[in-house]
Amino acid sequence: MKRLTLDEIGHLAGVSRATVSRVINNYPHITPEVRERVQKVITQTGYQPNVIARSLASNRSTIIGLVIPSDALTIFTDPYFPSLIQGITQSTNQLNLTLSLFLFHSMEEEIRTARSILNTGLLDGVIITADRREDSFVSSVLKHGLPFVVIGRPELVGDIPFVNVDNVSGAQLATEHLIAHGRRRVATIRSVSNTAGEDRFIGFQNALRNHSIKLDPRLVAYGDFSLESGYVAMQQLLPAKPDAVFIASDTMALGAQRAIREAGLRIPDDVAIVGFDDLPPSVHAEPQLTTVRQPVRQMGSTAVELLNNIVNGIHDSPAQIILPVELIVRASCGSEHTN
Amino acid sequence: MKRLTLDEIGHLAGVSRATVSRVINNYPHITPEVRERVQKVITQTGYQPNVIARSLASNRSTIIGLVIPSDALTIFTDPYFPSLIQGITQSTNQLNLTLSLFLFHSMEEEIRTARSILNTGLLDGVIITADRREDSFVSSVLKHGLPFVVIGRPELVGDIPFVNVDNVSGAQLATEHLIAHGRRRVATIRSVSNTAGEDRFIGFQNALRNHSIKLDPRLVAYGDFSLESGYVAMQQLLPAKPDAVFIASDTMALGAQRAIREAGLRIPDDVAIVGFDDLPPSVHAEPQLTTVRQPVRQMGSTAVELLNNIVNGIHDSPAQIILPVELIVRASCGSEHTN
DNA sequence: CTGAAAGCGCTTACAG
DNA sequence: CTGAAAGCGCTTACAG
Repeated sequence: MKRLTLDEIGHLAGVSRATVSRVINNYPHITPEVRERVQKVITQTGYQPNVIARSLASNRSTIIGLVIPSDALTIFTDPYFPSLIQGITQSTNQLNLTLSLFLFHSMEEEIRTARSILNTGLLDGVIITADRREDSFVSSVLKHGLPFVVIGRPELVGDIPFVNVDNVSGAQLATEHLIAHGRRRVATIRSVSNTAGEDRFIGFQNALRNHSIKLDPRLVAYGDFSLESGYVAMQQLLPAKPDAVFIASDTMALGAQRAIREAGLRIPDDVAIVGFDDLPPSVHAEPQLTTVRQPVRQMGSTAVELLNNIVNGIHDSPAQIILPVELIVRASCGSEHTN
Repeated sequence: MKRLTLDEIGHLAGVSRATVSRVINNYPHITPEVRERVQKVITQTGYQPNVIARSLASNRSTIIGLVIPSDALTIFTDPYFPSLIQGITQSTNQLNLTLSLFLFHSMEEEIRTARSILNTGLLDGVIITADRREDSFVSSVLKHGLPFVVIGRPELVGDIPFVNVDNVSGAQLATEHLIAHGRRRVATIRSVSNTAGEDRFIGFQNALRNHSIKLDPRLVAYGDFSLESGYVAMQQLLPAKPDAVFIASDTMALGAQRAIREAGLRIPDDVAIVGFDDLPPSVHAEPQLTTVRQPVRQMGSTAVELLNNIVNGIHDSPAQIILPVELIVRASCGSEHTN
């Protein structure tokens, strides 16, 4: 079936296509009678404007991109991304924006596609996630001038618009929870693969310092946010006999739990642990994971709203948003005392 | 910075914009010398055509949609979707297509957006996933004429193009594996929420029939693919004393494992289990899960290729593709015998 | 308040 | 083989 055009709607309503366009775009100064007549034809015919023609004429596509750099491909199966996408689509649906997803499988692909994202004019703006240090995508978008928002704290300084969670406070809260339960040999599994990992390590250190606990370097191990890396890191920590571990992500905590169990130790009796994220799997861990809840969906929806404001030239909202986190106490540390 | 246009490239190369367009689109009959001259200007300037203008003129956007109906929202955090998206983007990146993601949070939103997907002309085609019975999205797309491919077996009959896995054979394989290990009270946790669930139940029944095992109705429980539902279903099965369970998804199997453990039974000694999916969590289950591997990424990439062929009017490939599955033997049933 | 007209940046018959 | 011109379906100054 042939799609209707503005002209045809105009004919049917006895007005010009300009008037129909104005009715559709809620231009204020239109005679009520005319508006009604046009509206009726639109409803009857089910007419919807061709968004591509509209984009070309208005220089606005109402399409925004979600960019996930290639080094995040391996962690893309984490439940973090589906949650984030749920938050993002919640806002895009509400604002009538279309979301395009850019997921790269290699650095070469990323570079090639970055060029075309920036130069073909399809997008009104992009959300860049999976914050990593010295993000080349951020710097090229910045140079180009395309509106964007980063999810997470960008490595680059300056007034880059971003939406982040309070990783420092969260990690500090988690670590102090361990200390409050009488633990003194508090270890950590940290990550240096992004700024979130860095900030969480800072919070961990803050807590120790507040309680005058000196950090034994043997109580620090590294992971890359994968379950396997948590498993290995925990095995490295065990000889140093920690009685508690703050782990920078729930997925790594799942791996750590297994290492602890395999060593014949009990959680939390021998080793108490606290994770970070509070994604679905943390409830299904055994024992259930005490963790820091970060509002992932809210990060997604907030990022869209912020980007939309930037695209529309509205800057009343702060361009750098840090969302609060919350300690969720479960069996892996402290639920017997607090529940 | 102002973006260049075809006209400007033409000026720089001393040809008309029509010629530049032909060079870019690999029109064959161009004097090599001219082609080279134009090519050089394009390279030097880094020119890339405005995709929106191109879409309007050519009536092709090179954008395809991935539609995930609202009743799949709750299972969207399953690792199934990230894997599928990885497969899809693998092909879209390779074919230079842009992927738009449509995820709905309510039926109302779904209906509203479906209309605009179909009527605004943005997409060249859609991939519809999360097969559910009587998919209203499929029927409206079908009526409208927009090219589409379903992932999974659609409920509607007819020659609807789809990419599916061999659920029947997979379930049969899994169940026969249980039987081959001497189990006779073989239960199942099935699901009726989509055709995959139905087909897997058929495979389960086939296996029993092949071995002349009568199905005790108390050995059938229902789930909805969530971990919780697997947990509850397993609790319902336990009084009937199964010595084996075929579970229609790994996520439900994780829940079932917990129920079995909590009942003080051992896996596989008391109850052997086999799941379906082989997504990452199945390796991290305790014990590791014997399961049926479905090539999720391949489904995604195949769906894109099929859709691309349909959009381009190429029909040499079969429009209905069923990918093979594979039994992966681990500790939850049989690895001691086969490894 | 409304219409005629120009223009967004491409593609593609139509001539030559 | 190449160019001039029409056209894709909208938006939006500019007049009136």
